[in-house]
Amino acid sequence: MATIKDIAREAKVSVSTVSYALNDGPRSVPTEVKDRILEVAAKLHYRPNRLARSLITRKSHVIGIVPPRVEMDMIVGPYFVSMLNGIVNTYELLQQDVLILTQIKSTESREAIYPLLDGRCDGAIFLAPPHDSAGIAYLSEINFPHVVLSGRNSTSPNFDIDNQGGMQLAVQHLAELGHKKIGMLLGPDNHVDGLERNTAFIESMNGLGLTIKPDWLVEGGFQQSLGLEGGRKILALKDRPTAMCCANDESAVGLYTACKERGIRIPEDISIVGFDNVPMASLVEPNLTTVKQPFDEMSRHAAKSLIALIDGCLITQSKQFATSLVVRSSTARPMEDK
Amino acid sequence: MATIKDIAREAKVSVSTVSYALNDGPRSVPTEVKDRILEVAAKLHYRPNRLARSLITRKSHVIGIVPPRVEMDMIVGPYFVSMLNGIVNTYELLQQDVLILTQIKSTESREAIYPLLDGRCDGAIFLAPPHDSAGIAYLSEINFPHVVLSGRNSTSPNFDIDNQGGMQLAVQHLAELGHKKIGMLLGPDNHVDGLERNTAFIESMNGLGLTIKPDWLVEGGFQQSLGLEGGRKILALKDRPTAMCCANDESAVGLYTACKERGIRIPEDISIVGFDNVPMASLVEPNLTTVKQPFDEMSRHAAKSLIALIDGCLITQSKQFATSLVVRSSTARPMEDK
DNA sequence: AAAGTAATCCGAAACGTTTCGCGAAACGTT
DNA sequence: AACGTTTCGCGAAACGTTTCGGATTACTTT
Repeated sequence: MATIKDIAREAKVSVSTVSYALNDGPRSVPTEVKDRILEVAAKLHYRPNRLARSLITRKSHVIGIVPPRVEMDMIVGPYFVSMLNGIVNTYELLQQDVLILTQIKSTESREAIYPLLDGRCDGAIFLAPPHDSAGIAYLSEINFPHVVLSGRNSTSPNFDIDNQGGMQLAVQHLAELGHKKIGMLLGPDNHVDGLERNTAFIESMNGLGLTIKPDWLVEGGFQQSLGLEGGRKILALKDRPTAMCCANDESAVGLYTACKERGIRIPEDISIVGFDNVPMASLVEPNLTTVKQPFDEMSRHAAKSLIALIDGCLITQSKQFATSLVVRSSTARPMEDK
Repeated sequence: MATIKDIAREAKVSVSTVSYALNDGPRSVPTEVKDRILEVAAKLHYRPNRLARSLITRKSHVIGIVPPRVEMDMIVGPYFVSMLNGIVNTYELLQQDVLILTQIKSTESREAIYPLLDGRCDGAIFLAPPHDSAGIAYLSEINFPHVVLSGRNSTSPNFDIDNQGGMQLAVQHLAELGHKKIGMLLGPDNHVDGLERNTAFIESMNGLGLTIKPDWLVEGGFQQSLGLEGGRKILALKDRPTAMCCANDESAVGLYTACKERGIRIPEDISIVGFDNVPMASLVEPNLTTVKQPFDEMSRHAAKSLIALIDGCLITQSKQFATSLVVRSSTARPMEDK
């Protein structure tokens, strides 16, 4: 690999002059000699070494992504992908590369997030980290630019959806259809989105004067397998709910499978509403009615905000995004009404 | 950020001694002073600067990923995701981070792949690049470690599936069910996988003595929208095929939509077989019969091979992976037979 | 006691850049 | 002609590491 020194020698100028010529600044160099330098650079297939450059400028133009985890296991599921899509496409335009930090297995301690602090990236996006992680708080302390997507960290900019409002839309929709016996596949309590959806369900039910039967609240997690398990439990009951809310679309699809196993028809025998509106929601049969999370808007907003933070704009505000209900074919009036 | 110098000062030793202590080599340092150094390092929350280290060791422990593109547009679709999953999970174990090179918009020229050569990554994986790209050939020339996933570049290690064999499985399956009138949603000719599937279809049909009707071969691309378009054309014909092969699952799903528009039942009125077996194949209704591509095996193999290449093992061989047919509910005997 | 070997640790060079300070030359202005 | 101002270009320091050569000390061995 040719270096700037090789160019200097070949073009018979000093190293500094080459640098100025190549970067168009910060000092000027006469067009004649600049052209010569550029010519030599092209001839030698010169590529500036970004490591050396970053070392001195303290800018890498790389953004770190800390992927979501469930008990140490990295998740590259539909949620991650939907977010990554917006992030990557935004950074394509903003001329940043994206580093997936596979080596960060937790956000709970300072040490765990150390790989972020070795100069390789200018900032980081955390995807669905646990609530108020010590590692993330540390970043705020030392002023390392970062944002949190789908999570809450009191000291950092957070971008998340209005889970409360979203769940209310779901319950209201079912209530309006005439459902009174409504249950829920609960999300994980250790995750903000899961927790908020769970409590919002209860609040919404109470708000509408509907009674909650404890049997109808079962663990559903955020994964298909857990949704299937939870679904089996619910459907095995003698007194079944006529409608179910799910913590997310994946667990809803698990519930679909449980229904198929038992020959229970959706939506005739049971109405189901999901949460997130990942691509599979519109592929499963019947198409899943679900609460839409604006993945694209959120991820792009987060990506841009992080750049603003890096560029020194300190007033990056947390923001909550509105949800909306996408009514498809998995919800209908309950049988009794017909 | 504390540097190695700060530690040296605080621990009253030289910079070199600190380095040896921190890295456990290449020279030894007595346990007593080593412990003191480690203690100071911990107290100062020291993090080695990877840029400086990489600059001198010429190793970054970062692997670059060049995402697939269609006419300059980056694609973060199901194919990319399935591959990324295997890559990322492999590198989590092999202690490498993954850099998504959003700035590489083409592989056709030397200049286009320059961002790869600036010291930030030790090697690169190309995802579904165009056939025999000049940029990739250049990498072989200068001995930059890289592998090609789902593509053919004569000078580089390629990892791809046996499209020929896969398509033969599909056609044979349909023939065995009794179909004689078989068409195809063609893939893009400028991509190896597309091209090979197209020609394999024709060869397989010929091999089985089935006649091909030119009307039944229409452009379907690799995207849902193109599959829908192509599907509409086919279904509008007076003399329709009883079965269709598709260049991939996404275009097959597009064809599903076209069938729904016309009230044509799958598989009663038309059998459909896809290619790839992406997650959505088992979600759509009816579940899609498709040729399975071993995404996980391939991506893991490619990821590991690249590391071998980087570590100086020069005999990394190209490999072709076997496909298999996953029979689901989108194929059945043709009507006339019943 | 002398000589040889091993253990310690320091200083300095190197990696490939950017950028500052400063001198020399060129130019315009009175 | 003397002065100030700009342009041009070089050398050197800096970024934070790794690693080599060599100097000093300590330990064996005869």
